[in-house]
Amino acid sequence: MAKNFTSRKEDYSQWYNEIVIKADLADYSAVRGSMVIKPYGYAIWEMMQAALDKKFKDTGHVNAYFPLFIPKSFFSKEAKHVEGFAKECAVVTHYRLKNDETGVVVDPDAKLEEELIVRPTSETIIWDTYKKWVQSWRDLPILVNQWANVVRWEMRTRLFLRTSEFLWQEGHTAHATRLEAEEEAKKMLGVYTDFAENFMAMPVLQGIKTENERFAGALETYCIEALMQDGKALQAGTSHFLGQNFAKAFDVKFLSKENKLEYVWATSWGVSTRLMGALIMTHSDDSGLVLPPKLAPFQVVIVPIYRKEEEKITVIEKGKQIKAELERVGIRVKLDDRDTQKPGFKFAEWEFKGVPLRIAIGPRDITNNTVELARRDTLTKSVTDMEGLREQVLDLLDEIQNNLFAKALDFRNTHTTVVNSWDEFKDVLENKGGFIMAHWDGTSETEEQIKAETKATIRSIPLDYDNSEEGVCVYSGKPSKGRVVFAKSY
RNA sequence: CGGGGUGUGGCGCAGUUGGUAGCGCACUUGACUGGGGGUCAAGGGGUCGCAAGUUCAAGUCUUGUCACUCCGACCA
Repeated sequence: MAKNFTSRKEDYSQWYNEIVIKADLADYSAVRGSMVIKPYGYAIWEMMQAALDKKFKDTGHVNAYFPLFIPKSFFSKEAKHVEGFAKECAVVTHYRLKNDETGVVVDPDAKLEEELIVRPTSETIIWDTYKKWVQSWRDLPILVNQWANVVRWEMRTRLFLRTSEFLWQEGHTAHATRLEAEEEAKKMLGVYTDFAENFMAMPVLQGIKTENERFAGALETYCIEALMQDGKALQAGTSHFLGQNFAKAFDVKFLSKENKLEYVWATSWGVSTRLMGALIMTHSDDSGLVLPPKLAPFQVVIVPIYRKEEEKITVIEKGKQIKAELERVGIRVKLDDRDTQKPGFKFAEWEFKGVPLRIAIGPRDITNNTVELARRDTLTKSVTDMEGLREQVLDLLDEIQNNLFAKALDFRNTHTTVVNSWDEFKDVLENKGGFIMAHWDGTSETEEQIKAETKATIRSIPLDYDNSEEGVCVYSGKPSKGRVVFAKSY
């Protein structure tokens, strides 16, 4: 058990914060609501980026980069969009400082003609650009992704889950037809789902947002929702079908094959460093971080154990051999040959940092031609023969990946409850948490009242929404065409 | 923006009715150690968030101010 570490049961929020800080993922910075992502945390983000980026490219997308600053006037072009983001924008008003008696001050003479908004998302600047790129149906589709930082001036921030500045990717696509855009939005939701489940080992529920929860400016918001260990839902990714809203706002038209002038159809989709929070809260335990092998910067850590100098030489030599052998098949290995820390310390440290597999080698192992293998997910150890180690490691990494997913899926299944009455709804929400499948009358009023009374929101209307099962709304008693997913959320 | 909490060596904290700052971890050096966060010894490091005020004397009292954090409202 980790020293000086709060358990999930004691205080889930504190447990989360401590993991982030003590596992060296990130730290608070001098700037309110902004964090420093430390090398180990950034390495995990880079693993995520690499996997996602490959998926984007495999589905025909290319990367580009658009400006951080957006002219203020751009925001007023799409009414819903400005409404959604106006309250959380950082605004640049001046471009110069100067010295006076009190020190450095903003130079009042350096006021910008038009204020610049630090992007909270890039639809506006990108659609202003697409106007120049699109004339003909032959210019479509545009399938562009951007890796960037964005700023949303949130009231309350939490490491990774909600910071004022965060890293993300935002895909912005332009299409000739409605159908093609809708399919793109769904396709990218599929990409996110695949990534969440097969890389993060995090089961997600695919769905559609209700009007209340929809992205500002979208006709339809598709989302994946994950369930955290404290029973709260976390929106892990969104993909928006934007219709022609932005094309109309920025006047992006093209001549179709039929020689007709038409507005372009759009999508946008994104996931952020929030996924780091999701990853932590899905798998980690009271001994610290637990990483799925596919995203672990180090999949295997080798800890040499020795007393005398001769032992050190043989043991580290063996460690290097094993490392090289594992790396030959693409396994990411760290040989922790630091002479400044004791083995016990290293065990504890790597365990806390979530490395999936640990190999310990000491003089005993050299004699017996064995190693000690320890699994992070089950915290079990076994002594195993050096022969066939590589295959065993490969198998174990797979097994750990699968086991983490299975565990998370099992948790979600046991924390998904079908409820049929209002009392039951409140009881489950209060005492059990998790996803609640309940009938809803389809109105925003009901949704808002439920939120006001219980803090639960409709996470999504499931994509596999079963509209054959009719019933009555759990709150209003009015007719309902199917069950939707309620939960308290991050 | 409302409500709570906290600001004292790098980190976590203590500091009584005001009397000039201490503990644990970390750090440095050395020895012994080394299969789950070692032991012993000797060291280094703080104008107590900031600013005024009361006082012979302020970490401590008063006023103001700033920052961070937690719980809400808002959001990915």
